[in-house]
Amino acid sequence: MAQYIQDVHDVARMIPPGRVTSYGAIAKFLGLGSARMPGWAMYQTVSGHDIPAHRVVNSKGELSGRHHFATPTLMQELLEAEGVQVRNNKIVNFKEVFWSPLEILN
DNA sequence: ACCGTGACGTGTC
DNA sequence: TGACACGCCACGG
Repeated sequence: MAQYIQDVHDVARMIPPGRVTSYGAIAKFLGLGSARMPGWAMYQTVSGHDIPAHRVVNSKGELSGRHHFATPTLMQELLEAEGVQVRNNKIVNFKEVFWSPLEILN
């Protein structure tokens, strides 16, 4: 498996519960050329690796990856279970719950 | 090797 | 604002 996929998964595991980040933020953090790469990496997510893929959304706070979960509503349910408000497949107060991987350096 | 596709993001109109 | 175009890059057929 490609190394950058491992890196993306590692970053995803660093996301604190109740917070979310974006594919672009991960791409920037890892120095990847395209935001599509984290997206593809999450697509490679294997169950049993403890990867909170539901905490990664696009730059608008939309749950663009919900169709890749067991059920289309699972992603929203997992987020709401952590206290993240979701409305119309979009995260409410996205700016407030957004978490940048750069914060891990503090 | 070529082409279409995609859990994306930014710039235009 | 919102729809659309384009750049981006890995992967499968």
